[in-house]
Amino acid sequence: MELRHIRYFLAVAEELSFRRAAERINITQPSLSEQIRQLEAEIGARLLERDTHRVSLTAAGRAFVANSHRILREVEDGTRVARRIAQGEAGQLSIGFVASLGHGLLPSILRAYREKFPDIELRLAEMDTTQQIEALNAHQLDLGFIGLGLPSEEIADLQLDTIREERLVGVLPQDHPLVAKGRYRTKPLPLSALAKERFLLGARQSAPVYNPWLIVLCQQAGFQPHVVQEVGQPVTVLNYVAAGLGVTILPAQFSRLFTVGVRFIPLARPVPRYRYCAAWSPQNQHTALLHFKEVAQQVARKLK
Amino acid sequence: MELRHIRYFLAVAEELSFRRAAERINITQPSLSEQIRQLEAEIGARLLERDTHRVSLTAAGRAFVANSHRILREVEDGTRVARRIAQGEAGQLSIGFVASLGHGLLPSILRAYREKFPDIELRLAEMDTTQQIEALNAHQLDLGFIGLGLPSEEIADLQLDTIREERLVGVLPQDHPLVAKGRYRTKPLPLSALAKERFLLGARQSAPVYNPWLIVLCQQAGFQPHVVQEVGQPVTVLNYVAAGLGVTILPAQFSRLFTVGVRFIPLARPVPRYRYCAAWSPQNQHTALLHFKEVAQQVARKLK
DNA sequence: TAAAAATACTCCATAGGTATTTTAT
DNA sequence: ATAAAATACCTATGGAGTATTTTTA
Repeated sequence: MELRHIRYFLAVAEELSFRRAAERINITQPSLSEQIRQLEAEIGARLLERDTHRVSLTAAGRAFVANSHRILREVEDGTRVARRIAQGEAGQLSIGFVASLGHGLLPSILRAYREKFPDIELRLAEMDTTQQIEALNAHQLDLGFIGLGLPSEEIADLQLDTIREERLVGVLPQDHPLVAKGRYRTKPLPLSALAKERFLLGARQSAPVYNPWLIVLCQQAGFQPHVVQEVGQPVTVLNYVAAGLGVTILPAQFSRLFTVGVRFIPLARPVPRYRYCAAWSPQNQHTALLHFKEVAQQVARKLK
Repeated sequence: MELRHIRYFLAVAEELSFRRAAERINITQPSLSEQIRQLEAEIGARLLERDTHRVSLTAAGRAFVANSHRILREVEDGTRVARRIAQGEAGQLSIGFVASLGHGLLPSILRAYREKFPDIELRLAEMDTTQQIEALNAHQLDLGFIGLGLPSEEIADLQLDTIREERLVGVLPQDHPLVAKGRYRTKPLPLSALAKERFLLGARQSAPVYNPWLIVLCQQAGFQPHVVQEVGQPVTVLNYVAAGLGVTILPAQFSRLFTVGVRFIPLARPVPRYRYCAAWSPQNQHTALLHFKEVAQQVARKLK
C-alpha cells in the first residue's frame, strides 16, 4: 500500500464517483479504478459498493475513510514538525551553565530567545565547566555556558564564543589591615600583596577550572598561595571571608552580590580576566543552537 | 511522499547505515539513497547526517522517526479494522424490534450473537413495524424484527425471514359469559362469536400493522368489530380486559405474560397466525448482518 | 439508451539496478 | 587502502493513458 492509494480512495469516497474523483486528482478513470482495485485486494475487503449509477461506501469503507484522514494528517504533521525543527522553530535545546551565570546574563539570554522562538523547549542544567565539556562531547548538551581562565587553552573538539570577560578582584574582610588603613585602601591591589594570606576557594568540584587557574596566576605573581579551604559556592566563600577566615579572588560581578563585611579591591595590572564562554560541538548542526548562539551574543554585547 | 519513503527512512534510521538498510529492504544502496534524497527534498529538511563512516539522525530526523512509526501503525490498524468489518468481526449493527419481541426471543438471539461476535457493537432500538420498514429503506437500520399478518403482503424493497409464527387467541375477562359458563369454556372460539363484543386494541401508533389486520380478519369472519378503545401497549390492554371493559385478540405468547382476571381462549380453525419476521434491505451487504441473520434463525428454530 | 465503471492494451515515467566516483578515515 | 555514500547512467516495472466493453437504471 502507498499513500497514493489512500489519497485516491479519499477522493472517491468524497466524490462518490470514480469519474469525478479521477478528474479531481488529475488521472483517468480507468487508472483510478485500477488503484482502488489494488487497495481493496491488499486490504482483502470491498471498500466501495459500485453500481453503474451509484458509488457508495461499505461499512469497512466508512471506517477506512476515518483512518485515511488520520494517516494523511499524521503525514502532514510529521512533515511540518520536521521542517520546523530543521529551521530551529520547534524542538528541544539542552543548555548547561555554571552557577555564577545563573543570575543576570543567562536569564536575559533565555528571555530574549524564548520571545523569538517560543516553540523551542529549553532544558536547562546547572553544571560545572568540566561536566559541560563532557556532556557537549557526548552530545547530551547542545550548548554550554562555561568559565575559563585567560588567555585560555582551546578545548579539544569544541568551539567557543566569549560572551563576557570579568576582571578579577581581591576579596578581603573589611577590617583587613591591607584595606582598612593599609596602602590598598584606594589603590589597585597587586596579587603579590596577598602572598602571605590564607586563601579560601570554592569547592573543587564546582570550580574545577577556576581554582587551578587561580593558583597558576599566583605562581606567575611569584608565590604559592596558602589555600586553607575549598568549600561550597562562591557565595559561601564570601561569608567565610566576611567572618575573617581568609581572603579570595573572584570575578568582579560578585561585588554586586554581597557586600556586608567584605571589601572588593580591583587587582593591579596586568588585571587577570576570567572568561565566560558559550561552548558547543562543531558537529552539532541543530539550527536552534545556531539561533540561540546568535541571541546569546546579541544579549551579551548589549549588556557588556 | 509515499509510504515507501517512510518505510525506507525507518530502515535507515534503525540500521544507521544505507548499505545495511538497503540489504534489509531488498533494494540497492543507490536506489535507497535516491529515495531518502527525495524524502528530504519534499520535507525541506535533512533527516540524516551522513558521514562516509557514520550515519546519524538529525533532530528533525528523530522527530520524524516517531511520526513514521505512528503512520505505519495507523496504516496497519486501518487495514486490519477494515478487513475485520468486511468479515463481520468488528463494527456496528443497528437492529430494530417491536416491543412484543423485547422479551424472550430477542434477548436469546442477542446473547448467542454476542458470544460469537463480541466485537460487534449492537445498537438496539424499539420501534413499531412501520417505523422499522422506513428505517430499513433509509439504511438507518441493518435489521428489523417486525410483526406481520398471515398470509401477508410482501414488503417492497425488503427481504423477510419468518422467525416465529404465533396463533392468535381470544382474550376475555374471566367472568365473561362466553367462557365462565358458556359454550367456549373448553372449546375453540370462532371469531364470529365475538361479533357483538366491545374490542380493546393497542394504540394505533404501536400497532400500525396489527390493528388493521385484525379488523380485516373480523370482516372476513363476517362482522365489523366494535372497537371501543385503542390504547397503550398490549399489557395495558390486558389490564382493561381484566377490568371487564372489553375483549381483545393477541398472539398466543401473551398468555405467558399476564393471567390474573383474564382468560386466553384458542381461536377455532382456520386459526389466524401472526408472523414475526426479520426484515432487511437486499442492498445491505454488511457481513455482520449475514451472520446475525444466521444466528437469529438458529435460535428461532431452537426455541420454536 | 445513456452514463458510469470495468476491461484490454499501450506507453512512458520513475523506482530500482549497475558501474563508478567521491570522501573520510 | 578501505569502506561507505553519492553520482551517473541504464533497465524495466507498473502507473497512467486510450479505446472499448459491460452493466443497469
